[in-house]
Amino acid sequence: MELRPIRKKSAEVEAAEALRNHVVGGGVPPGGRLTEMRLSEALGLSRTTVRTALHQLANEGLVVQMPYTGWSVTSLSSEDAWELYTLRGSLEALAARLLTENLDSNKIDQLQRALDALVAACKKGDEVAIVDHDLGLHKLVVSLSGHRRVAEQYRLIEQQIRLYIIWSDRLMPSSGDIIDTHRPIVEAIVAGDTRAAETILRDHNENAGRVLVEFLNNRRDLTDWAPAPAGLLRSGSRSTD
Amino acid sequence: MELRPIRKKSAEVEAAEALRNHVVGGGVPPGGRLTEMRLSEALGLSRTTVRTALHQLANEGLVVQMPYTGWSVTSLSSEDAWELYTLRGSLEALAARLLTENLDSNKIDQLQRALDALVAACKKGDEVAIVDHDLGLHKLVVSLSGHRRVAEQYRLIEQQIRLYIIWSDRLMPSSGDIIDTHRPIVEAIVAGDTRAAETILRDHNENAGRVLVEFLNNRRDLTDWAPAPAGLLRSGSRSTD
DNA sequence: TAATTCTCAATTGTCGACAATTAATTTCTC
DNA sequence: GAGAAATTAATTGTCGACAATTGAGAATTA
Repeated sequence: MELRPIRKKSAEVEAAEALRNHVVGGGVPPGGRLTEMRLSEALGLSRTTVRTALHQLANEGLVVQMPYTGWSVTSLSSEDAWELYTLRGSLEALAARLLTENLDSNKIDQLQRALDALVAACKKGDEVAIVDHDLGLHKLVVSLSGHRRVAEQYRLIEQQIRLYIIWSDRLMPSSGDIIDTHRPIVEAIVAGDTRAAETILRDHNENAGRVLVEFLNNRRDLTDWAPAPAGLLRSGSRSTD
Repeated sequence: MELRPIRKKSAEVEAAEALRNHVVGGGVPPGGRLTEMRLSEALGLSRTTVRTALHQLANEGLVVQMPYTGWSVTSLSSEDAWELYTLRGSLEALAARLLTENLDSNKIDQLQRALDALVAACKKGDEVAIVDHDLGLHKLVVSLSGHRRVAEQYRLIEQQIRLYIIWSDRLMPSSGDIIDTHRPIVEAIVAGDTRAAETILRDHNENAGRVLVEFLNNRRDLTDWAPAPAGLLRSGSRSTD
């Protein structure tokens, strides 16, 4: 058993992590309001510390600040969804290119295992596991590329995408489709086909984005939380009490 | 005369702007140390406010924090340069694609004017103006794409790139080269040739990145500020006094 | 009653003080 | 004199308090 260094995390970063999980985990609906005082009571920290954490989340695009008024969870429009998915596609394409140019057997193994796990989850029909392994495969490509800045950017985008996923009922295609769209990704990469890997990843993401945009546009009049175009807030989020 | 709304900026964002300018403007060398106390005295603000601003800069990648020890200006390695330029190329390629798919005469005009300004600066040999208009053309492509997230990402990357430029003596190619490498960009975009625009912008950036990486690797032993691999700090930056 | 002004409770913006931690310096021991 | 231990100076981490600002509701006026 190996000992790893213990580094006590500062209250600031712990608060940021807790708030991040609270928000992307669906503890507050998009547009829901957050007040520094209530959060500091709930977390048992000073308001200054919570405030720093909120600023952090604001930089990550998860909350927005209204001066002297409060913080609210980001309300994402369908245009935001489009931006998110085009950007994600571009980052993944870059990562895939770097990865194919720098491949080794260990990385190939990891990709294969990730794909197998996704296939298994699809065959089993476990929807939670499917989403997990779907995102997992994409994240693996990014992380294996070894490009730290792309990985960091990707992390932020992924969290914003989660804001949708939690609050929109399942809009996934059939599990067969999922396998069919992901297997070519791994195949192109392990084959070293840079051009194909780039193209597939970009198109894959833009298609997913198109589906989501359409879904959001159709539901706009049904959901009560969705667009909030002017960034208005909605009270009633007492989940921190 | 029309009245425009007055919005008083909070001290936090003003501090962030001042610090950002100080850092990217070369007021502190990479690796140079910053202390909250001295900055708060220099700016006439409380340490808490300055601290918030420093956190903001840290999120932008301009400074790094060492717990209970201090803040220092990011020291960029040659690997950082490579990451910066590959990422930038990818973002610009995306922006160029979106732009060609959504062109109008007004945008074409702006592109032409930007290119003309760059050419004029090159012919005049004014190096400051060249850098300005070079960056300006690239930024224009991004901003005309209408993709807010790409624009924001691009802003951050550009600031980090400035950290190099300020502290490395001119490593620009001849002004003739600059014209030759930029004219095709505008030509491809206004011709609506999506594929070419993407390719040119990506390669253009990756070449610039390669040049910079090589430059940094060669100078590594000469410069006294450059790599600081373990993130060590250097005192003696009394520029805030 | 409709429109305007005033008031006030709620919330963020800013600050200075104290605690925790680090890194250098000094002291101590051999 | 050299190395380890204790001390100390410098700096960040955290906190509670006060000031500034906002938005909604009450009071006012025509």
